[in-house]
This record gives sequence, C-alpha cells and structure tokens, in this order.
Amino acid sequence: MTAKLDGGKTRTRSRASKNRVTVKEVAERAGVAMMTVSRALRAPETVSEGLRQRIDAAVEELGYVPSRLAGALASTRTRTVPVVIPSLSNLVFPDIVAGIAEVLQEHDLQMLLGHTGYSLSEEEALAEVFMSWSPDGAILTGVEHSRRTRRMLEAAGVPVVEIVELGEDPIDMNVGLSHFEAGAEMARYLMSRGYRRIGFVGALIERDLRVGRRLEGYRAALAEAGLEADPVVFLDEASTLRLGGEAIAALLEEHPRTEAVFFSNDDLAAGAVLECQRRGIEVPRRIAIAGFNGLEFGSEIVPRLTTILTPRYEIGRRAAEMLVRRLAGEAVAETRVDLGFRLLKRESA
Amino acid sequence: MTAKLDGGKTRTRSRASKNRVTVKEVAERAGVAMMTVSRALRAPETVSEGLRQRIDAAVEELGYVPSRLAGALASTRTRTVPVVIPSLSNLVFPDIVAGIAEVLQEHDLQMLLGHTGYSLSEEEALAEVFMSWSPDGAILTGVEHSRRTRRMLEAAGVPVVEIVELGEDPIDMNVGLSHFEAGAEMARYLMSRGYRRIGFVGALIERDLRVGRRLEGYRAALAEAGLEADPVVFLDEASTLRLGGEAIAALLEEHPRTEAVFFSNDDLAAGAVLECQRRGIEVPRRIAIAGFNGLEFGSEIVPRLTTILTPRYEIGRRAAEMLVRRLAGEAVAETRVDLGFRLLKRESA
DNA sequence: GTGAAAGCGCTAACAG
DNA sequence: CTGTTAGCGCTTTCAC
Repeated sequence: MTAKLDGGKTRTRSRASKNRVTVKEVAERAGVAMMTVSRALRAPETVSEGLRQRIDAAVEELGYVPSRLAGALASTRTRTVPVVIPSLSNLVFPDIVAGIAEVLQEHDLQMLLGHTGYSLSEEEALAEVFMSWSPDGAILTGVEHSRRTRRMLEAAGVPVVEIVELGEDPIDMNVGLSHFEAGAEMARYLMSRGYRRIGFVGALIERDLRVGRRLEGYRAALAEAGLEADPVVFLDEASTLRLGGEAIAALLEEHPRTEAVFFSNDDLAAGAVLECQRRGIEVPRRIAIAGFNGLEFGSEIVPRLTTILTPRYEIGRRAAEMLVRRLAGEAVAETRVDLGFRLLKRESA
Repeated sequence: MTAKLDGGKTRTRSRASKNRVTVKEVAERAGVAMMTVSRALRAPETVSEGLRQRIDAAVEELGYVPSRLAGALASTRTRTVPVVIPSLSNLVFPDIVAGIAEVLQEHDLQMLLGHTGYSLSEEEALAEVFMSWSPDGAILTGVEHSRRTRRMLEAAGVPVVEIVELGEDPIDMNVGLSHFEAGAEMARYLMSRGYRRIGFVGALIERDLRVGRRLEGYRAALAEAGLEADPVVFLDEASTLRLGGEAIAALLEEHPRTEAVFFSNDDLAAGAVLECQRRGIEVPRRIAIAGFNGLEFGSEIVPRLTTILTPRYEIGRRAAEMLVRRLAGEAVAETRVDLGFRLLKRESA
C-alpha cells in the first residue's frame, strides 16, 4: 500500500530522497493531477468540493507536508523576510523584533533574523547570505549601509524597510524617528530646567550610528543657546548598568562641576542613577541624569529616569505592515513614516 | 554584452525570472560546464587553478549570487535551523538566542526564529511551518511538546536540541538545567537563612512550564523540612518590574507575616525590591526577596538581588555546537548536558 | 579534473 | 474547474 509509486520501478538513482511524501503521491492517491492538489492546498475555493475532499483525505492519510523549498523555487516567491539588527542584547531590539515577528507570522511570512554587532561589513556579509535566499523583502536597521549592501538590496527589487532611524534617501521605505531631533529635545529640556554645565556619555558611539545622531542634535540645540556639551565621554563597550555606574563615578570625579548628563541609553543612565543611590549622591540635585529609549526599569528606580520614549514595538509592527502591504501589491502612500518620540519628564533630571 | 544567453532566443515563457544571473550564464562566460562552476564555488580545491580563475572572474563580472533555494532543493540540505522560543520579551531568551546565532552564523547556518507565546499549540503550528522548509536541524525550548510536534520532529530525522530545561526523555539532544533542583536549592538557602514563613510568586505559571518545575522543587525542599510554601501566588501576566512591585505590595498586605518570597523571575523580584525601597520597607529585614535567572539589574539595585544564575548564553552556544557537530557527521557523546546553575547569595535574602 | 544528463518537488502558463 | 507541459536554479550521479 505504501510507496505505490516506486512499487514496480526500481529507483534507478537512490538519491536520498528521504522518502518524503510528494504532491505526486497525493495526486495519484486522490486520482487527480498534481496541479489540482497544489491548487486545493493553496486556494481550496478554486477546486470543486468533491475533489477537494478526496485530496484532503489523501493528504491526511499520507501525512503530506508540502516542501516550501520546491514551492518557492517554482513560484519565485519564498515568503521569507530577513531582518537585520545590530544586536539582540541591546534591549531596544527585542521589542522591535517582537513587533515585526508578530505581523510577519500573521501573514505566513518567515523571518530570518541576523545581527551585525554594529558592523557595516558584517551587515554586508549578512545581506549577501540573505539575498541568496531570494527573500520577498527585507528589513534593516538604520539608514547607513555599505555601498554594496545598498546595491544588493536595490538589485533584488523587493520591498525594503529601513527602521529605527529616519534618513534622507532611503533605499525604499523608512520607519523610525529623528534621533537628531530627539537629542535636541533633550538638550532643550535640560536647559529649560536650568542646567548649564551639561555633559553627554555615549556607548559604542562610533558603531551605533543613532547614538552619534543624538549627540549631534544635542550639541546643535545647546549651541543655539550658546552652550556646549561638556564633557562628552565615549565608552567603548556596549551599554550596561554597570558601565553607566562607572561612567558617572568617573565623570563626577573628573568634571565635578557638571550639572546634568544625557546618557545615550537607558541602561547607562539607570546604572548611573543606581550608582549615585549607592554612593548617596543626590539625583538630580547634585547631578541630573537623563537617558534614552524609555525602557521599563527607568520608571521603577528612584528617582525615576527622565528619558525619551521611542516607539520600538510600533516601529517593528509598522515596518512589517508596510512590507506586507507592498507584497500584497498595494501601493504604500507614505513610504517614510516618522513615529516620533516622547520626552518623559520624570525626577532624575 | 548583457544577457548573452537570451540574446537570440525569444524567451517563450516570460516567467518573471527576474533576470537573475544563473550558474549557466557564469558557465558560458567562463567557457566551462555548469557543474564546474558549482564545484569551483563550493570546493575550489577540486578545480584546476586556471578554470577557477576564469570562473571567479565571470562570477565577479556578472555579479553572480548563487540561489540557495535551488541549491537546497537539489542537495536536500538547506543549512537552515529553526529556533523556537516562547517569547522575546522575556530577557532570558535574547541571551540564549545570541549564543545560538553566534555559533550558527559561524557555520553558515541560517537561523529561523519563531516564538510561541508559551503556547504548545502555537509551537505545533510553528513546527509545521518550519518543517516545511526541510531544515537540517532544530532547536526548541523546553521538553514538553504536543504529541504531533514531537512526531514531526522525529519524522524529520534531523538533529534536534531541546534547551533550557532537562527532561527525562528528550527527542534527541538536550541542554539545560534542572529547574526543579534550582527551586529546591533556593528553598534550602532561604531556610538556611532562618526564614520559615516562605512564599512564592510566579508569573505565567500555567504556560511557562519551567516556572512550574521550579515551584515543585521549591515545595519539595520545603516539605522535607516540614515547611510549606505559603502564600503561593500566581500572576496571569508576563513578568515585569511593575508587576513584581504590585505583587509584593499585595502580598505584604494580605500575608503580613511572610518572611521571604521566591519570585519566579528576576524582573518580578527586582520590581519587588524597588517597590519596597519606594515604600521604605526594609529588605531583607522586613521581607526577604529572591529571584531567578541572574539578570544584570539584580546586581545593581540596593539591596542586591539574591537569585539563581542560569547559563543562558552558554546554553545557546552549547546547543548550537552540538547541532553543528551532528551535522558534520560527528557523534555527540553527551546528548544530555546539564549546565547547572549558581546560587548568587546577595543582600536581598 | 571535467562534463552531460537527470532530477530535487513544486507551480506558472496555457489549454481544454 | 482540471490537466499538461515546461521549467525554477542547482547538484547528484556517473562517465570520460
């Protein structure tokens, strides 16, 4: 009863076909053509009731699982969407990825996740691997890419969304916010609170391009008021609470007159607040501290962290939705979506 | 000069072949057979110097990117590994995924990431999708799966690693730790500190099966000493700091005589510590608090969080390494790896 | 070391 | 609504 097909014929080439059940077998069992099986599975309403039932039964009995690989090759649509992010340990990205994954999963699209460690050449390598899977679209972080990465994406001719940061000349679609504006907003806020000796501490600033943009905005806004960011400290590690604690300690020692510090990330800032708490340094009286991203712990520590909330989950969802719409052939009117940010004025600054 | 191939012939069927450059074109350009191109790319040393150079040149000029899809279909090896986790927002998983991703990327394996929201039926659906991609292996969280999920995985005949939790009867390979033992250890520790009225607060306990195991171990150890976990509180949301704060507040109100609480996760526990700090409740004097996982923030708050450190990144790496080894045809001696845990005795309990 | 033939399992295109 | 035919782009197999 099994292997009806090969029953008589000797499989001339025993190409380890892993005795996978194929459409052909389902078709024979149901007494229809392969094509009909294929249709019945993908668009049941286009096949007559009777055949459909026979096919469904055959599928069930044989335990048939279609090979997406073969389907993709034949249809030139893989239902695959690579998502490239810098890092998973930066708490910003799990939120974004969750948003993307949710939408993609709803639409039967497979996410391929890769991370670059904030390196554009790593990104290029990843892009190459991903493109070799002939994806139906792609989602990348940031608007800066190597020349070749950009070329590959354009050449692929599929919808692409660049996320997190808004750029001048996106490859295709773009969802995010202006990190420059966010930095400026924080500077204005700190000034409005009366601080004048204002510093900045950034982690991985040479690699995380968004951090650089925030600093630029910050500096620009200060400059408008005739002020200067000072000190500006660059840390060479990924941001952690511990690192933030160390940074604030060093800063208070070396630049004791500093009144406020804008940290590039909430972990750094929260770490600084906690360090101050441990040392009995009053925040914001002795030193005001602000962060960026609006992660949960910022609202639980004392004093609560003044920070800028970024719509991370929403960025992910929106990006995926735009992609999906384009895949469905709909035109997407707004290809550049500014999701903005929100200054959370709390007690730490 | 372009499209040499199609130059003369009229493409009878304009199957949107997206003018992809194929091996065939590279072969013609280099004046060799397709097969030689294929070889030159995958195993350069098996092709003579001269041809290899001509082929490399042709690849370069044409900007050829091999189609993994086609390659996979022909070779029946996709170099694809699905990774199934319950959630990305639980901070435990980014670490694990990072460990997996790193190893997989080193070995040119593509990770397919999916999350189940702690639902076994979601897991089953995911497994079906993943299997339809004919993966070379798979990594799943936990040792409990639906009957059908398990069958699909076994039927696929590829290496499978179940992670995080150790089980009695793994599908194939298993890397993790005993959550039962971890829970027991924490109970013993709390008792050794003199606490007698000991509670437990768990989030998502009905869905996150590991939480249940920890509670069982906890109860068992307490029972051995003639004690009982009380109160035992189940929270129906995913764990967050805020939720932990609310939980401790409610608990102190309703069960004021409780001396110590073991929270199922660090976020809950840290949230509880922070809430106590806000309310001026002394930890551990008034109430001792312990967590689970050893996330970073536990060591930065005051008092520092007593917790159990789980080797998350290592679990990810190890799982991926075992998979890779099996894919390389090597036998893996230890198919069940207990990576243990470490009790971090700190000030909160 | 190199090549020709024969698919991998499926679906687009067209015809009935 | 259903079937036939011809591939998708690559690699396996086997011969040279």
